[in-house]
Amino acid sequence: MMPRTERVLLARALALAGRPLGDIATGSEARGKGAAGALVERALGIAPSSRPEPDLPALGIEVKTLPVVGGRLVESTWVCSAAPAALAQETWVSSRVRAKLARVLFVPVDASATSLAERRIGTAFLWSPSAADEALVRGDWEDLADLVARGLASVISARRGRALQLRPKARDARQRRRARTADGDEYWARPLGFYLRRAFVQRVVDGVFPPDVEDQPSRS
Amino acid sequence: MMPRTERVLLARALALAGRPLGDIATGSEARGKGAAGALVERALGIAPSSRPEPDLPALGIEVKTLPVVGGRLVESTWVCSAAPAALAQETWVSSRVRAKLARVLFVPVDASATSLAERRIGTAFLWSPSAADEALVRGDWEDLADLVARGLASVISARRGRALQLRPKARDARQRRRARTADGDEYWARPLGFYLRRAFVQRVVDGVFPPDVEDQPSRS
DNA sequence: GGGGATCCACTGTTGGATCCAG
DNA sequence: CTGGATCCAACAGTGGATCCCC
Repeated sequence: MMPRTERVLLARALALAGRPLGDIATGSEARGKGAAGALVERALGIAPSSRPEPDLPALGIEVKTLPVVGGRLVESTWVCSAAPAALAQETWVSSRVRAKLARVLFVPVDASATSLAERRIGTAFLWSPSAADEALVRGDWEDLADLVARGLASVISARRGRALQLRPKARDARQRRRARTADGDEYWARPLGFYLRRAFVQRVVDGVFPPDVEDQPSRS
Repeated sequence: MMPRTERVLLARALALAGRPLGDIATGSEARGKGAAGALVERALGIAPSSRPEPDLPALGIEVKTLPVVGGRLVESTWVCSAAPAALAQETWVSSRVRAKLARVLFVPVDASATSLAERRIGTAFLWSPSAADEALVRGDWEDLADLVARGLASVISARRGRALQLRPKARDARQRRRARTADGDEYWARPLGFYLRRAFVQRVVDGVFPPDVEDQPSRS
């Protein structure tokens, strides 16, 4: 069931194009904010996992749904959690962010319908960061990971980072987790996660599906 | 609700003496092998937790129920899990085993009734290991922890250890967890846990409630 | 008797993301 | 617009121990 090659994965994803999410829903799994992603992954034959690896470990491919309306991305894109203990042991090369972004299957989903079941799956595409993309993300990651590992996450806001940002990722604003600084001091940290900025992913989408001039609202 | 002093904790536990477990059960929590322990902890005002700390972190006290029949302990006593990654970073002084055994509230429960609800709570007592007890447990722990940390857990059996032993602790015999040796090699380990041998805890009980001579079956 | 196998509840964390106030 | 807040499901791990066959 799990796709063994990139080609099979892409073929399956393209076969979903045009279908509403209601077509691939089977039971009660279709609730909550992550429902679209969960449905698409299951339709692709990817088993649910709670591991910090790409969805297809053997292929090194991560699957991400992208909510779009008329070609415009409407949200930033979740990457992975930013647990201080894990970050303290990572370098960019060994990082989960790099591993997850090395190869991504983006699956656009038309978010113009309010009902989840009516949202139509778009044309999926595979992506790997260009050298410039990677340098950009790497720069952000090294800055952010360093601050988190040093226990300075509380001074970070989502304004930091050009392509990659850190934002809260928790049940609510009161959540705290134990963490310790490089010096071994314990403190209570807010759970944070890495996200790709909307503008960054929008450029990726535009590179694959060049926007028509008429689609671009002009100022004149 | 959570007892703030040892005195309050012990008073609450002694107030339970003589009562059947059915008295302190409220709902559906009373199933499975750990039900007696869960019921007693809740009756003492201890919140359920999934953390590798003593039940009362502020007091450093661990609560353990002891199944007894006529003064004789019928089971070995669970201490804590023996995850290789955690053990590799522990010394005896920093170990979870030492932290949990430093001060224990033992709550005997008469296991002669087959029905959980009919089992009567006995007379609780606080215990800390004597110097000799601690030396014994420490010796076992250092031997076992060293083997586990080195990835040699598969050569250990429950025969090893005079007071403290390692036994499987999992849903079933097929369970495996990822672990890595000190050299960084990954392998699949069986989940193991630390237990106190029945004979060791029996001596502790006998020190508090000296057995009558008639209670001791003799060979003659 | 005891070593090995197993049972149940709960929590913490991660993964999947979108919601919404200012 | 977007930074901060939040929603849901799944799973691994821990804690609570007892069961059972050799």
